[in-house]
Amino acid sequence: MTQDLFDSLIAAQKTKTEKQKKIIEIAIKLFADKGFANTSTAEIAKLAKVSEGTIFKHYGTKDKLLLSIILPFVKDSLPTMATEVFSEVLTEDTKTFEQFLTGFLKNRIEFFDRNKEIFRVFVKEIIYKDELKKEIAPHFIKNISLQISRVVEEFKLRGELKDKPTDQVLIYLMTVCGSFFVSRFVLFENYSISNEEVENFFPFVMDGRRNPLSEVSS
Amino acid sequence: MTQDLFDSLIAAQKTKTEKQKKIIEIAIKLFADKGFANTSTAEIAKLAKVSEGTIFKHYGTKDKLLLSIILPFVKDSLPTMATEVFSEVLTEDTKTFEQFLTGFLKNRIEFFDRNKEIFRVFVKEIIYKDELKKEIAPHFIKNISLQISRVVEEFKLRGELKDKPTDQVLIYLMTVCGSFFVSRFVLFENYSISNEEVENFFPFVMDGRRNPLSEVSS
DNA sequence: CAAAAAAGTGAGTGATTACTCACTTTTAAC
DNA sequence: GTTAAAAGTGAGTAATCACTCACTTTTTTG
Repeated sequence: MTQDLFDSLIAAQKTKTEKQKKIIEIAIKLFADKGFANTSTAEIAKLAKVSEGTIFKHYGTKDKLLLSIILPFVKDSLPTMATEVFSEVLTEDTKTFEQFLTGFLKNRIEFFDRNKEIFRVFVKEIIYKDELKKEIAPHFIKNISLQISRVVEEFKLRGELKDKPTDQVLIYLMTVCGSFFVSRFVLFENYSISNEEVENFFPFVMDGRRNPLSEVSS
Repeated sequence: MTQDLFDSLIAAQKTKTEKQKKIIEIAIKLFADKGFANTSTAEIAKLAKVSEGTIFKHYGTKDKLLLSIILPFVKDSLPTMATEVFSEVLTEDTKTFEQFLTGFLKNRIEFFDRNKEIFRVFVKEIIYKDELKKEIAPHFIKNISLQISRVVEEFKLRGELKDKPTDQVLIYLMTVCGSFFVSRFVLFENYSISNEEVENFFPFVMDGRRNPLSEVSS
């Protein structure tokens, strides 16, 4: 996909009529619930109280309707994530790497919970669409990887983290974080995340072993 | 779904004609690649060099064809997993919890790599089908959760693991392991897993912090 | 307010879908 | 070797699919 199409899809979002908003709202619900392939445009039209023609007038094809849901989400959420990592999560109070990760998790849980349905659409469709993967990868690297890399290196310098290659650490961290979100928001859709679970996740994951020395002294 | 249907689908697998084997083989490939909803029975028939009638003669509906792929995989693989956890992974040489988890990861990577395509079908479809989730959950709990729980408790006794509730530890472990498999085998389909990555995963994940005391003494 | 542009409609279209059934071919049992 | 059962066929079917287009309604603009 060209950058032009990407931008035009974003731009199209700016001035939406009530009917368009309703189409998107219903499409998100249905795609999140039943999946893109199992949802017909006729069903979207019916539930959005709109004629099928209106959907195609605005979005051209069913595929472009999907993209006009997913792309703005990606384009908006990734830079926001990058900003918040530094401004809200990594403050003066963040002493340890675990504290940083727990803060990051809390911050993102709040975000993904607000955008739960779009996130579900995103995860369910990115599995199938190679184009979508390729489209999103550079945005992801640019906004997220770079920022987190810096944090990892910062904590390595502070002696908080073992001196493994940053790239590998990044893959490990994304694996662990990604799975937290996907399992809780997509796989177990009605699972409610307790504050305790969030607080304990990284302390256990990053440091689950009982410290032998502190054990001896207690 | 009833236990009867479950068993009958398993039993049907026992005596398969060449055509049936070919149907399953092609169906797995197509479902893994394009997804269940995006694959037509006509396409399966064509590639398997079989008439569409043959598919429906044996499997009745497209849905039952999917189930006759997924259910035997689940029913075979889960008990195998449970057995192997104890016989192959948890040997006398397994001193630490990290060693156990790394052994488990290695063992399962080998397994999922052999069954890569079925695993992809499984992951891609379980997201959509609530029935499938409910069907599989008890098998999962019976075969996996119980076994891993015992290992966790064993290592807690040995003083290797912090004394968090076993249930919560299990959820954390499954999150981390599951994501490893899903990200490597489903999301990044052509990602090749290096031995180094596997060896370093749990040592980093479970103990990523630089030990402050050993640092001082070095 | 008139003209142009944009938004919205819904019946209609050809392609594709999962599935059926009357039929033929192959296999197995005695 | 006959027969019955099982396996396999492929043309046919109704339903559904994404999408179109000639048209009406609403909004915007000068």
